[in-house]
Amino acid sequence: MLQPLSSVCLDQEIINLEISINSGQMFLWKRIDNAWYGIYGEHILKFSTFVADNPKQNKNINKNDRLIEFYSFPDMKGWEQHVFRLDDDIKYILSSFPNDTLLSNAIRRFSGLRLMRQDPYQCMFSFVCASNTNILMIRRMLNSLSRKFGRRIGVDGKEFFTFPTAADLNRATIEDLRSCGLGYRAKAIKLLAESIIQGNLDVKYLIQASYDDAKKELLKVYGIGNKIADCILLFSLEKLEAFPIDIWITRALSHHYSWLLSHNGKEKENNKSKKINYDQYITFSESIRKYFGKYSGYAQQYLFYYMRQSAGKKW
DNA sequence: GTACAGGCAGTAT
DNA sequence: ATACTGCCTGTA
Repeated sequence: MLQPLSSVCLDQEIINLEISINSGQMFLWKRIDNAWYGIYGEHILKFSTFVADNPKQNKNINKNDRLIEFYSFPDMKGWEQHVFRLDDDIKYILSSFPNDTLLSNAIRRFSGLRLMRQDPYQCMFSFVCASNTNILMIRRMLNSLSRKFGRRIGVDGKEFFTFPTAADLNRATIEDLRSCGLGYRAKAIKLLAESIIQGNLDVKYLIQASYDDAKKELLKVYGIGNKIADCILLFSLEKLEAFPIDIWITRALSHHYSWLLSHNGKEKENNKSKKINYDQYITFSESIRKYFGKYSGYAQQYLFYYMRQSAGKKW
């Protein structure tokens, strides 16, 4: 039996690290034995737990009085603060949401779920791969890309590969990229790498820019549309108001929030997957962000995971 | 074999 | 402006 690593109390806040990793926002994390390993750009991140000698005196403790330890290779001191967003005031964020049955259920069910910060460039490449496919396929593509174009690092006697840089991917040919299972996305990856190398996507600017301004820049890139731009903005560019709308969120919206969407009253109550077009995306996005507020992205992450798991999805 | 899942870009209406 | 279709890889 594996020990649960799940809940950890950091700075008085309960964070469920495993739920956060498993909620569909992270692609390159895996559990080996009693530790979790993740790829963050050119770093390997790791955390694991062990029994505490003197539990009361250490704040990094989970429910079973186990200490949690964070590592990184090469060293990236304090990465857990950054990656698990310990600077977010989660109580305040949750209290900022409207009274909402579905969201309340999701938050209760997945208590401790957090957004996680991703490396911006890795995040861009990851979500360009995410276009029109599922999470297992995305993982497969990203693992292939890392294995083929990343740098090998040995940790704890295991082999890991860093995520390739824009320069690495820009050097690759479309055919090399295709061999990673990217299909027609290979062209988009190549053009994204080129954009980054040419300085058209400056992360510093995108982070300090407004949601609208940053999104405008992302949408100029071939292969980045509304949904993928919103994922990148939310997961790596500090735009917590971004609310990515994929097929799962569309279902949640049409079932539970039709009153927010159908100002013209002609939306169908169709159970089946119905893709939305550009204008619908903009309309949905604006009204839902008005409803959930400046931390809509947190609401999205809870709803997304809740919808997926209600449907019995295992990724 | 056939149907289907998934977001974006390009073309047709 | 709005609707439709092709793109890939994989599973059921």
